[in-house]
Amino acid sequence: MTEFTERVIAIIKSVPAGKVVTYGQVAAMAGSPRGARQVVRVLHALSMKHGLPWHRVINAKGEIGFPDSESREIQMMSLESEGIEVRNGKIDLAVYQLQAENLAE
DNA sequence: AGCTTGACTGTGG
DNA sequence: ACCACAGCCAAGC
Repeated sequence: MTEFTERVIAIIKSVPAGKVVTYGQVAAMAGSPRGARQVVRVLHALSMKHGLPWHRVINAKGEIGFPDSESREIQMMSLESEGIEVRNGKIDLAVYQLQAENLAE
């Protein structure tokens, strides 16, 4: 378990309902501005084990970046239930993206 | 130790 | 807005 991974877990857990973060954003806060892919790995590998709110983590385009139709529907539904407006699978980052200053460092 | 892969990102056409 | 290309980093073989 790398320090990066632990940081990612802590950050994801600190994301409040009604807000989302991008992979790159989490990576940057975890100490690796270019480590978005590692965030991805941590997410799908440890989300269940740690009970992380993976549905609040999306890509820089404001979309659910994955092809699995079933899971993405679940994610979209979870987001909407938290008050996040999802239109055509896309989220308004300008409104719903969590600001770094509000997260643990 | 080397190569491949991926729920990514930014830049450019 | 969409597609192609190139960087990046850790895990899996």
